[in-house]
Amino acid sequence: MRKIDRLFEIVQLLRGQRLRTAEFISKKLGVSVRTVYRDIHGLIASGVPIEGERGIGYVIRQSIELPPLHFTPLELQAIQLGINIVKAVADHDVAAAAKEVALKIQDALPTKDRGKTYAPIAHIYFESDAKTRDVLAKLRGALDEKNKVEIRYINEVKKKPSRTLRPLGLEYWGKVWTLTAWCELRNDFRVFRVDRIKSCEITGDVFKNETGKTYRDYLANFSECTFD
Amino acid sequence: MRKIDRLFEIVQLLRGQRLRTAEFISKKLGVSVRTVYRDIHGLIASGVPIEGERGIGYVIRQSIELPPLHFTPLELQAIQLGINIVKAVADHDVAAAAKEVALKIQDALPTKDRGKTYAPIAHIYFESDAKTRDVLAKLRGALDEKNKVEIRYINEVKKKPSRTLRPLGLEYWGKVWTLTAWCELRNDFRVFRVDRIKSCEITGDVFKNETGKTYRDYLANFSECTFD
DNA sequence: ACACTACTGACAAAAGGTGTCAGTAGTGCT
DNA sequence: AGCACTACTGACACCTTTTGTCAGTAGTGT
Repeated sequence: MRKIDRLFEIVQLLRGQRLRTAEFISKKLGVSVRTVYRDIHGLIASGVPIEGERGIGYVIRQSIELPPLHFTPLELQAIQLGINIVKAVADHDVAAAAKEVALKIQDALPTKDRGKTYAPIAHIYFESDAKTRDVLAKLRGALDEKNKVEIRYINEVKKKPSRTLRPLGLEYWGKVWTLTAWCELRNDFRVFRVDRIKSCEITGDVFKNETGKTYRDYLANFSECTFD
Repeated sequence: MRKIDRLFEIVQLLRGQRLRTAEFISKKLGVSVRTVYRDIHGLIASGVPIEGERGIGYVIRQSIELPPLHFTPLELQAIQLGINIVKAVADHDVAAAAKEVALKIQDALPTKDRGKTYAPIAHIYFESDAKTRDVLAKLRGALDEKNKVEIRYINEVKKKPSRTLRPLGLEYWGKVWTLTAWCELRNDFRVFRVDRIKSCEITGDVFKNETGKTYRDYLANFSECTFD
């Protein structure tokens, strides 16, 4: 096995699982532990974000380049097109990420292909308003962290009990964003239009995936959903 | 200079310019020509799409991995979101490319993050109709190849002379696609709604960039455009 | 105190990379 | 047809790097 291939393999091994010891890697690749240390040292020197801790093992920080991830020019066009739309549609954080992507791709493109793609996607049509974006950002955060949220719709009667939700997914339907959630009040799935949400509080409660209450379960029974 | 770095450098050199000879590379990197041949052989063995022709030199097929192109998880989410929209909006080829991108990213993602992102973008709202997609694909091809085209709008009087256009750019406005072109009949820029194009023929004529007639020129004087 | 692990240094043996040279074979130009 | 240019291959001696072994240091968690 060539050294170069081995280096790729190490990255691969670290990417797949959470934690790996040098000994594990050495056995997997059929080299000595010392060599693994040397290889990893080299990888780090080349900018691969591997981190080691004594007594623990190695991890690779997520964000690392998806391995040899090739894109054809057409695929890049598709990404750029999508990214341009996303810049206008999504909440602030995702829009910023989209901008980053656009820059990275632009940098990587051979000069002659730059700006050739569907460049100026107008924002007129897509633009979400600022409030919606804020709520979106909040919900996305809650979704990532599995935090329960309490929301209130606009025009909702005040005395109505606020509902506690487990946010499961955000969908973009071209005109509006919707939040799909497990509603603890109704004990069922509910879908909410994000632009109609007046207030949104993160309760701090963390929920776990329970059978029958996950996004996957929702998707499996799509037809039965109820629009709130 | 380590061998690995040299290999990256070779890819970099080939990516930047059109054509490079082994001798050029060898001088640039300070190694013998023989070594360059060996390195390139190794790169090809590792799947890098480099092609050599005797008497000519080396080129790298476009499509090759943008160099160490890192994306953060958030950036990947942005791409996935965009890609999902593109699948519904764009013409067949680009949509297929978008599908490919989605798969590649899915594969590269650590398992725990899969399907967490805004997965099911509904196609209801965006869907372009089949005919528009066909015209789009044709126009995109013509644009890439700098082929002149002749188009007819729907509801256009037959005896009107068909116009010869130099396609310059395609824009997606959220609801409709437009083609920006240099109209040889009017001798000016014109913008056409793709969904209103009845027929579209590629004439076979190839045009060159002329000062005052390029997409860039158009963009510079955006306000003065005329909608046809 | 102990097990586990990351890390470092040194050294000899093994492996692999390198330059030189010599030669073959396509491309495109004159 | 001849020529210049270039990619490509094989062989061989030299040199550089990599590798495994061994021995030791230093953090983490039990």
